[in-house]
Amino acid sequence: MADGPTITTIAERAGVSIASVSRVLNGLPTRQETVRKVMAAADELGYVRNAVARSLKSRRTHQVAFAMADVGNPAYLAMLRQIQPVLKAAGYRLVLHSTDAVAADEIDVLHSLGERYVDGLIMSPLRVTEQHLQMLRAARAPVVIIGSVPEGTPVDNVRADSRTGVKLAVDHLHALGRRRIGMVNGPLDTVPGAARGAAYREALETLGLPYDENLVEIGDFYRAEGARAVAELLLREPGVDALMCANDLIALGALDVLRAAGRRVPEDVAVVGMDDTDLAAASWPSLTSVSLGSAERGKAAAELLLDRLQHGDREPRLVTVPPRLAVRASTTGEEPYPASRAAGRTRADKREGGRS
Amino acid sequence: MADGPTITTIAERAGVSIASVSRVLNGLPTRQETVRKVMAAADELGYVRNAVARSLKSRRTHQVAFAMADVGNPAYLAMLRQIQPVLKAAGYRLVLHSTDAVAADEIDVLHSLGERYVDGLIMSPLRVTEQHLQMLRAARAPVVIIGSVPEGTPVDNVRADSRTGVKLAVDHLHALGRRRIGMVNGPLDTVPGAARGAAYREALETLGLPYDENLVEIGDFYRAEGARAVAELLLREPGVDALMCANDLIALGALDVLRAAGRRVPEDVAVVGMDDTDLAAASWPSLTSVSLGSAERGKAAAELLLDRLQHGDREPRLVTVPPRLAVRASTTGEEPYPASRAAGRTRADKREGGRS
DNA sequence: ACACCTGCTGTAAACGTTTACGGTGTTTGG
DNA sequence: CCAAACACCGTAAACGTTTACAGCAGGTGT
Repeated sequence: MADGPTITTIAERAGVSIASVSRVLNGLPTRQETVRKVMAAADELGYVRNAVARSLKSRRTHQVAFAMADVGNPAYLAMLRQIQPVLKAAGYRLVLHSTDAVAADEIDVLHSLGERYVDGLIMSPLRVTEQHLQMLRAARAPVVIIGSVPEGTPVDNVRADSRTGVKLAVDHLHALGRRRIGMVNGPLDTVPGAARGAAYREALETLGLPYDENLVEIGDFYRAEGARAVAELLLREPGVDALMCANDLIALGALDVLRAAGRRVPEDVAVVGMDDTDLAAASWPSLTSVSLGSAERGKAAAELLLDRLQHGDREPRLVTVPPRLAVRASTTGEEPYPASRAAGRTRADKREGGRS
Repeated sequence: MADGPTITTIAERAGVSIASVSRVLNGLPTRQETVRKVMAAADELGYVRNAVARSLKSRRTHQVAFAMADVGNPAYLAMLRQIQPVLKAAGYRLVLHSTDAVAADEIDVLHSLGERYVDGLIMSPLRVTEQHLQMLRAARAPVVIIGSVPEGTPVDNVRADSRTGVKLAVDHLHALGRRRIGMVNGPLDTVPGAARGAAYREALETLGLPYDENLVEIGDFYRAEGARAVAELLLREPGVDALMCANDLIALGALDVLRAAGRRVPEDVAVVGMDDTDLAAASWPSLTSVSLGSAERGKAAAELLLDRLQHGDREPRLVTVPPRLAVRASTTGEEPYPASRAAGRTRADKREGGRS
């Protein structure tokens, strides 16, 4: 692990100045003979350019950060899967931050933008405080927010439409004849929690169904929390015939509890999840889930950031990704893998998985 | 996005030299009065230290890279989930690389170590060529390899024991009375593919079962490829009563095809996967799977790297993580979520999921 | 009163690049 | 044959830090 060669080493060996070495390495016009000598010296020495020194001078690091609430959540991972290749193709490295949904950590990430070790940031905050907004306005590098941010905040913004998403799900349940539709939500002080709760209420209203507090249970966005919440809901309202869950993990928890309680899914209780993660398609029974386009949102965010890195001062843009309902067995009882599909290999199939 | 303040700006405003500013910011002994002035100036200016300049001088970037074959694979994500917090706690940022299992990309990552934008690297290569080894010997920063690497390679190494893992699974199937145990493997020129294939053969031998080529099908480590492979295997060997799959994705593909073909799992055909990913516990029916300790391996790798970053020249270490069989419905037919567990919230439960 | 130490601070060099500028040596045109 | 134009190259400054070293003021011991 001896100290590697620098352009100075090369310059000496090739008998030219460091300026010439730099020019050759950057492909600037230079005499053939010089190019040859420099290249030869660089090859012999096994030279690799020092990215740190280069960044200091050029004020570009070719790194971009992605801050997610939790590396463990499949919805964020779906974003990551799209963001990574887009950035890689453009020559950027990806720095990962996991904020564990702690506001202080998110602020910290925003603050660390000032350290200039990245050229830009994609962030998906769970809660958006006044301090967040303040730091966003003062940010020293381009930021793209995945999630909702107030009108006028000077950042690119990619949103899901969970309002329509919840409506799709509730309408679906209603169409199946369900009338006692419960909701299992995450904390109401989170952006998604608040939006999904309000959307549920609204969807019921549109259908002319009464809003019943007893049918709503608040927990957290985890599987075990979902299970706990559903257990309580069942105790309080045994008549519930459908559950709208605020994400897939909660829904999986719901399935656990319903099975343990001897309730059949979907005959007795239909269940809908949200985010349409890998887990939904793989679960038992397979889970009907509202896709909020995690993958598309990730891709859009990466593209917005790249665009902004290239054309600096552009109007901030807002991209909204439409939701889609993935209907599976937990509401209809029908298994979604017919023989024809299972045996054939499609592009979409391939994207579902990976190597090991 | 105006140019931020530097220590020079602070020095001017505080009426001291840049050296003093640096000393104060780094907590080196300084007169109280000076400390006060510098801190005040830094606060007023909203100073944030430039990480790039700092790295250039100190030759430390406080970044570590993790190169995985594919961001889409849950087994690697399980590693990522462990690596991230360990590094974060030690003050390191994580740079992600996805090599798409292309050897050239892996070499590229190794090469780019010379750019010195990271202090170390954790890598999990699918194939290990002579060129890999050569670059590992010449690496300009500490490397930890997750996967097998020849004796004597000067890097820390974390291994799974897939040999024992496969044996656990085959023994389990044998104990359940299965005698026509097939194997669906990935490419034999990959490290895991080769190891798992050999282990399968060996396990059969130990049990006194004949090795039958017709019971083995090679595909790739994807769900759709697994489905295709199993479809062919079923056609050729309708009598197969168990399938040992080289990873969970293949096993999920197997479940798809078996269901479509009207074979009951596990009554007609028992299925075992490998890696014990989230998908295994969530699948339908839930999947018995050999855990190769992805999480533990990730954690061990991160810890080895940190240790190496602190005590530079240490003997290379080898950590082997033992396998474990997670028995679920795809072999025994018994559902693994009793009511008592589903309703309670444990630390382990919480780790399974995340926020959304 | 002098040498000496102590505590603090400033000057300057260094990390490895990129790049503006000016200085060569050669070519071109009159 | 000389001036101007040109192609190429080297010198040096800059990016924002850290840190070795020297200098300076004030206090201590003799």
